[in-house]
Amino acid sequence: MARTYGEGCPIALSLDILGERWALLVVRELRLGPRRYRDLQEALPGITPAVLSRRLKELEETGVLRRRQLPPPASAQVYELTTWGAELEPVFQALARWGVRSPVVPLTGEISADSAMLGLRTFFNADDRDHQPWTATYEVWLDREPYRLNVDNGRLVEVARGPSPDRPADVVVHTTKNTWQAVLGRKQTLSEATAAGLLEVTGDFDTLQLLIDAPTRIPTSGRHTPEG
Amino acid sequence: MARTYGEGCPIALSLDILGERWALLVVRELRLGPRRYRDLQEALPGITPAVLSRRLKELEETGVLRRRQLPPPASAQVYELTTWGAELEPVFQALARWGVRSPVVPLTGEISADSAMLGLRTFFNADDRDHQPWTATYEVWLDREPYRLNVDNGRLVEVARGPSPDRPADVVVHTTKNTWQAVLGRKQTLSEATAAGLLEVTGDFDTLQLLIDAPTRIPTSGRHTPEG
DNA sequence: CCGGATCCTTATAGATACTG
DNA sequence: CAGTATCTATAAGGATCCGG
Repeated sequence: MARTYGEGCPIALSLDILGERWALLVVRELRLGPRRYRDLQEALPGITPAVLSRRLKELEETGVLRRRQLPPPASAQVYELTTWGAELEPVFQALARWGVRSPVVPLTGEISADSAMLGLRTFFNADDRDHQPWTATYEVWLDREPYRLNVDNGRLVEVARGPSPDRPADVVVHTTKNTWQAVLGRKQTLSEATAAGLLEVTGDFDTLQLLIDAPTRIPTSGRHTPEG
Repeated sequence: MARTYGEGCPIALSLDILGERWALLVVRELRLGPRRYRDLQEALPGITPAVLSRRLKELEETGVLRRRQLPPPASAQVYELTTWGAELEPVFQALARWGVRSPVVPLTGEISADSAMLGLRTFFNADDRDHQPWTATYEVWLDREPYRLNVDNGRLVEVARGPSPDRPADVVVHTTKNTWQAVLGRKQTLSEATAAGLLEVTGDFDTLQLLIDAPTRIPTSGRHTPEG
C-alpha cells in the first residue's frame, strides 16, 4: 500500500489494498489453499519476482495473507489467506460473473488449474432443475494435479486440491486443464473429448455428465450489445 | 486496456478492463447516473485530467460506459454506464462489505456524496427484524446536493439523485455528507447532530431514525485479528 | 533447486500549465 | 468546460545473480 486513494469510502479502501497490479490475481491463486512462492510464479506467467515479492509483502502487511513455515521434513515456506482474505470470495464470484459477459473483449488465453476448477464453483447453478439433485464425489486430475469435488444433493459443497481423502471417488477423471475448460465452456462435449483420448473417465460417465451440465450455460459474449 | 494479463480466466479479464488505477472509482461515480467530466474530477480528488481522460476512453472502448451529448439547451456531454457496466453493482457491494471489515487499515478520509448515499444501500439490512417493516420516502440534501430514497415495506427500493419527483417526501433532511457519514457510522446520534445544528429534519423524526437504524451495525475494525 | 534481491529499461501515473 | 501537452516521479517488465 505505497499509494492510497485517501478516501473514507470502503470501496476505495479495498482498492488501496487490492488495486495494485497483480494483487488480486495473487490472492486468487490462494483461494484453494497455501502455495509456495514458486507455485505462484508458475500460476501467474508474466509476473516478475520483484513484483511478486512486493505484492506478497504488502498483502501480508494489510492482513490479507500470511507467511507460514511448514514443519520439517517439508520445510517449505507457504503463503495462505487469513480469515479476512478468504472473505474475498464474493468479490471473485462477482468479478467472474461480470467478466464472462463482456460484450467487447473476448475471453481467450490460458488459465491456471486452480482457476479452472474454481470456475465450476462460480457458475455451478444449484437452482437449475433440469436435472435431479444428485450426490457424488469426484477426483479430477488436471495436468497431473489432483482436485476433489463433492456434490451433495445437487449442491457443490467442496472444491479442494488433492485426491479423495478417504474412500475412492465415485468418478475419477484424468485430463488437461485446457480440455476441462473446453468441455465446461461447451466448446467440446464430454463424449467428444473422451473419444479423442483427451479425457479419461473411471466410474460412471453419466454422473460426470451431470457435473458438467450443472453450470448454467455461460454466454461469453453477445449478451449485451456494445451500445448496451 | 493497454496491457492485459492475457489469461482465459474471467476474473483476469475483469481486471484487464477495471484493474488500472482509478478505473473502478470512475465507474463508482457513475452508479447513480450520468456525470460530466468536471463532476468526476471533483468527486475524485487526486485524479489528473490526463488519467481521467484515458480511463474514460478505455472504459468506453471496453463497453463499460458511453459518452452522450445532452440535448439543448443543456448541451453538456455526460458519461453514463452501459447495461453491462451497471451490472458491476454486485462487485461494488462485495468490495464495500469486505473493505469495511479491514482489521489493519483504518477507514479514514473524505467521501463523495454519491458514495455516502450508496453506502446506505450496501449496508441496508432488510432482514433485520428489530424494527417493523415501514414505508416512506426521503429527500436528503448533502452539501446542497439532493438525493431521494424510497423505502417500501422495509426494503430500500430506490436511491437516486435529485429531489422527490411527484409529491413531497415524507421526510426532508438537510446536512453535510460528513455529518451524514458520522450518523450512519454511529459516531454521532441523529439527536446529537440535530441538536448541534448540523442536521435539519422536516417531517417525522422517528421515520428518519428508522432509516438510520436500518443498516446493520458495521464493525470498521476488530472483526478479525491481524493474525486472523 | 527454492526464495528471493539487484540492475537496467520501459510504461504509467502525478503535477502543472495551457488550449480549442 | 473538456480536455491536451509537457515534464518528472514512480512502478512494472526483463534479465541476471546470489545465498541457503
